[in-house]
Amino acid sequence: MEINVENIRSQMRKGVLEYCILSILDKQEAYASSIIDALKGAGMIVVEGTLYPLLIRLKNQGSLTYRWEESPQGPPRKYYCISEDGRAILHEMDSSWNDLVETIKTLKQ
Amino acid sequence: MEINVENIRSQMRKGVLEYCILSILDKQEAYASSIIDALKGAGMIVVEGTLYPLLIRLKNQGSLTYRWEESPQGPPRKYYCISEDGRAILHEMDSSWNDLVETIKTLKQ
DNA sequence: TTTAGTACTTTGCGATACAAGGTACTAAAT
DNA sequence: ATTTAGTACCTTGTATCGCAAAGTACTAAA
Repeated sequence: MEINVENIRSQMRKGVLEYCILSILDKQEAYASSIIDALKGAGMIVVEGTLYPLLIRLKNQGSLTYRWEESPQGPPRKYYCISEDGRAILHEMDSSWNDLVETIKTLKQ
Repeated sequence: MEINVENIRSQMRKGVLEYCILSILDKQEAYASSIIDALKGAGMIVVEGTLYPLLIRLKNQGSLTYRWEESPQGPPRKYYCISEDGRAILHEMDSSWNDLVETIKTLKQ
């Protein structure tokens, strides 16, 4: 069995991607492509097939709302915006993430 | 939809648990119950039904070896030990984890 | 009319964590 | 001798997640 770095990273992303999306939308509303750009800018490659279902999931959970807006070029864009429920979940995720970072720091000592 | 903290943490654990196990076994060999104790001591609750299949997976990948040892009390224990391949994967995981922590740090700025 | 670019969506798959239940060995209590 | 409690290992089924691949639809330029 060979080392598969991409799979390692992909698995680590699980459960953290939602956290990333909510963190991005906590600062300003955005549509899918701009979210992907923001993630890429922070060093995380995410594809559409991952992001769209995730946004729909978060919307169905009530963590996000959205509105359509005409694009200056191309089809209309779906701008997502974090809700109050979403902010509450984001705070829980902040705790969970910080705890996880501490846990691993402890294990590496 | 209510906030489910345990699910958030469970999802974040995905892909990180292997990393935790290899990190523990990088320091010294251990058997399942002692690994669970080490994780608990660092603040991470993991159940047997999660750990055993994971150990078998890592062994089949060649990341771990094991040996049986008599217990002073109760049935024999299966002591796991990290292999050279396991150490190589662990180093990849170190990089992946550090990158992920940096990515999220960037996103939260 | 065609082509390129942008944006949103869906389907099927592989991988993971977990709940729940089961097997087996040892030692102490009845 | 049998039962009970404790320890340790294992398996099955389920829900969830990230991703590859393919598709739909709108706009503008060639």
